[in-house]
Amino acid sequence: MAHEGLLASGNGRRLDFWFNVKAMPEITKSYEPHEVEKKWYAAWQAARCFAGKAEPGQETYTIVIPPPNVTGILHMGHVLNNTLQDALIRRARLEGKAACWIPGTDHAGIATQTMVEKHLKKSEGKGRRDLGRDAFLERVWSWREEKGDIILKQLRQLGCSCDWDRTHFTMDPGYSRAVLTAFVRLFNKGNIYRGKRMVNWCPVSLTALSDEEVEMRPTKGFITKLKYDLVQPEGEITHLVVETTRPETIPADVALAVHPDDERYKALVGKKVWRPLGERVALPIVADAAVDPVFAAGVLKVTPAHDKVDFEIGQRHRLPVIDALNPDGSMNAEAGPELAGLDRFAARKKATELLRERGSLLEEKPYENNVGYSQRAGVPIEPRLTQQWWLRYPRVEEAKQVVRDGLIQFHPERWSKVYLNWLDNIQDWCISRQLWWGHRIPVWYRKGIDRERLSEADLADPTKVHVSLDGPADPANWDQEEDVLDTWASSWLWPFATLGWPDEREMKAADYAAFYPTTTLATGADIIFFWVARMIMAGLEFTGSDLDKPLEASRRGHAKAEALSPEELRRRIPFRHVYFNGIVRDKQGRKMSKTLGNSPDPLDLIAKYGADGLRFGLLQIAPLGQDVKFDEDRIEGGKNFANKLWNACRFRQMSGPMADNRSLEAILSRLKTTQVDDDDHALLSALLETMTTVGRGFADFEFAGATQRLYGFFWNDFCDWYVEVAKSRIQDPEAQPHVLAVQDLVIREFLLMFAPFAPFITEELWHLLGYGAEGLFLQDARIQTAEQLTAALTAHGLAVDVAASGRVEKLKQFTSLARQLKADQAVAQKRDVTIHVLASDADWADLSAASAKLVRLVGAASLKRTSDKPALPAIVTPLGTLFLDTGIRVDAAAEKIRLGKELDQLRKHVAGTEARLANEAFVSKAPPAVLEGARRQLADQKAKYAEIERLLAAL
RNA sequence: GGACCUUUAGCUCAGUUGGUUAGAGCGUUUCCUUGACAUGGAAAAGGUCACUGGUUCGAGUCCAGUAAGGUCCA
Repeated sequence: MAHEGLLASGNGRRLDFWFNVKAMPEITKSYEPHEVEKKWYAAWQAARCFAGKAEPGQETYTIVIPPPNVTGILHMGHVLNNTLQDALIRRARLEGKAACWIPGTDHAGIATQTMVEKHLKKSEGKGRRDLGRDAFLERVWSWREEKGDIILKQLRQLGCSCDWDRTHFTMDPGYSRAVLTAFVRLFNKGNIYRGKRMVNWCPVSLTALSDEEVEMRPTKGFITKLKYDLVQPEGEITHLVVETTRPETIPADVALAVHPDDERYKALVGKKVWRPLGERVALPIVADAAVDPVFAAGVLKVTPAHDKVDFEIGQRHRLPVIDALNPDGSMNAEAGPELAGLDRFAARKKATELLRERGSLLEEKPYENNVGYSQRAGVPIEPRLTQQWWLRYPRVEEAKQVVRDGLIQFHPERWSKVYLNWLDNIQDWCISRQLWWGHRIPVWYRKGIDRERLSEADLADPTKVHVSLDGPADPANWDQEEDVLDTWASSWLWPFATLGWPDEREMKAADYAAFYPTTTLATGADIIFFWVARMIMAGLEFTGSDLDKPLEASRRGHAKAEALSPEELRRRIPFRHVYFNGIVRDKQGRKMSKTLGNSPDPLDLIAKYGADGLRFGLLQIAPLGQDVKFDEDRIEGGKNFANKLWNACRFRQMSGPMADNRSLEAILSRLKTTQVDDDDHALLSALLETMTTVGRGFADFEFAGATQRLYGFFWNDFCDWYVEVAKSRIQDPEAQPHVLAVQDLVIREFLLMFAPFAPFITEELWHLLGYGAEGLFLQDARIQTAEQLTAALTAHGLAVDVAASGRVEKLKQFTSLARQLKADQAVAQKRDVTIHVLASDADWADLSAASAKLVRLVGAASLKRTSDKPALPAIVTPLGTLFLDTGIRVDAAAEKIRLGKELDQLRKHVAGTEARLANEAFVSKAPPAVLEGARRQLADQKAKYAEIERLLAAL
């Protein structure tokens, strides 16, 4: 190509792509999205349109993407979430802000490891342990290399304008360093500790889980009622009755517990019972307030190794702990020879049988209770006593404060209550995972040390435990911790780690100073605890003036955090707004899921309806904070709207010569004040109102309102009315340039408003209609506020007359009623009818002025004034009584029925309004404007009533 | 058990601070291929705004309660 090479433009963009898009044929008959989408996305990228770059002093708008799982593929939830973000970021660009949307992916520890393991099993029949840690991790990395970018590529197809040069991955070297830095800092501050505690154990993934990863589900099972015989009968009492849903854990029982105030059992506390299963051992009866005396018989079997409450009771009474389960959920030797080796569910059945055989079982009945499931693996978790790393959350109070005080705003606001409630009841976070894929915890143990017995003092002793980013200088003497960190313990740093934190040079390169705090976070409320709350705490902990402090500020100690000033809080919050988008559900209201197969593939939808159609259609049905019931018809509606826009622009192109559209100023100077009519005023009023509504929609995150207004304005106000009435004006050589200028203005402003929702078609039309000077994109234009446009119009001598809308509205009604009458007379398609109007001078003046438009719109040969009541089908309009001459004899009987019906309806309305006005209380208390309105309404109704009566009489 | 959300036309949803005869899209019925668009145009039918009570001159809108469905926490 002759034009190869770099052509500098004002902002230094590559322009060599331009020659491919410049010479366009005339607009085609229908909009074909695919080529357009491909072309413009490539052009935007070549020109680096999405680069987040802030000029000094420029207002910024930053969004960090909720990083999808690196193994993920695009689903409808992503489409909604990312379309919202793209709309926000594109709007910000049009408002002249330095917009920066940072993309990336999450390594998603459990999900990814499980996926690769499954794949390995299937293709090679091997488990991860067959390969060993290093070899397995290599496999995961190569999986990531191969598939990790799929979802990001899919986002491009959707039109997302992320700054791809800023793409991050939570396992990238820089990001990993951030994660480890956070760990080391919190460790040094004393927020991180190691402890043997009850955790939620997933027997499938073989790792601990945080409380948030456990989902409570009502589960149907059985409850077994059984007896524990007293070692020495106490009077008539020979045994205690216990009910349990987990008989397989009886061999791990170490006591029975009763409530201390329970009179039934007071005498028994301190006595012993025989364990009915497993080794025959005498178990003590203890009194503990944690026992619910109302549940069953008020006796609890205490199994410290397999229940959190039981564990605590055991601690209080210094009871031993017997663990009868293997990590994978099967029973071990402690369970006794009958149960050992069985899976926990098989063991449960077997245990019941054994109890029955031995006469200990009193009853077995169906029972439903809440069971904790591993969110990821979908199996019941086991409470399990293990050594784990725990985090005492930092900055909890400040995290509440910033939301309570509105420094961070939630949309919809009600989620702040959920957030605050969680923070009020916050529990320490189990951050270690027994996985391989993740950030390995930067802790090294001196070789030979007994890890099970490390005390808090040992953790602070650098000769025993080493904690640092780079590890000990003498690695041969140390063993690194095997566990990795919870995935969320890396993604909670996302808003600032993606801006280079904690590396000063990286931060400078990423322009942290300009882009942090970020502006808006768009996400689902389902991860409010997992992610949103934790990001807020992390931001408050790690950013702001703490950036200046050296990393290894102190050796481990319990440093008391100083209070943060309001300015400091403002510097540290990770975002100012959190927009919670709804969940996309299917038509029946079910969550979309792979297993149900009710989730359409977004790429199929893009192929069918175009990216713009998908985006616009989806946002139209996504009200603030409400779940979205997906309806493919709406997406089709989005496509149809794109086609409507396309054709309106096509018609503009066909209507007359294109003039200078390259700037707002150029278009405004083509308006002719002498040619401005009511339709212009009404259209411009509607445009200004739309600009206000759309602007407010963005500010309030009310996208459904904005998209609906755009739809209504363009389709109804512009296409159905203005373009139609303008068809006659365009024939007039005097008026034509003006009318086309109005259209050019409205289309321009519409494209700017619509572009954030439908970036592709708007860009294409922007160029086809010559709005962009060569080398510039739509995003290089600045969107106007309604006030700015009003001022600009006024400066060109066009003061928009809002009252014109009322006059146009009457003409619309006249037209509609005329069509209605024609349809009623079965001559809807005839265009040679004559319309006679009995009208006042004023009304006739309006009608005759619009005569050319009206006959065209109605489909009539002519519009004439009459002074009597011809015996013709008639209808009362706001501009007089309209008579339709079809040239056919009038069916007087049918007319009488038709008018009679209308009269009946009208009579009801008149009666209603009269009753209202007859109400003394209404007249005395209603505001004058309302009263006046009611009076005028009554007068209109009565006049119309009288007119119809006269028409009837004339028949 | 606690908190929150939803309930408006056959379907999916709007309805701003209470104020004329409650709107849109899809679907349905009828008519129209008149040179932007049949992915379109015109017209029509279709709603006791979940229920009960209250506040008010006036309630889809505010308050209380009930019912159904849903979500989160325990």
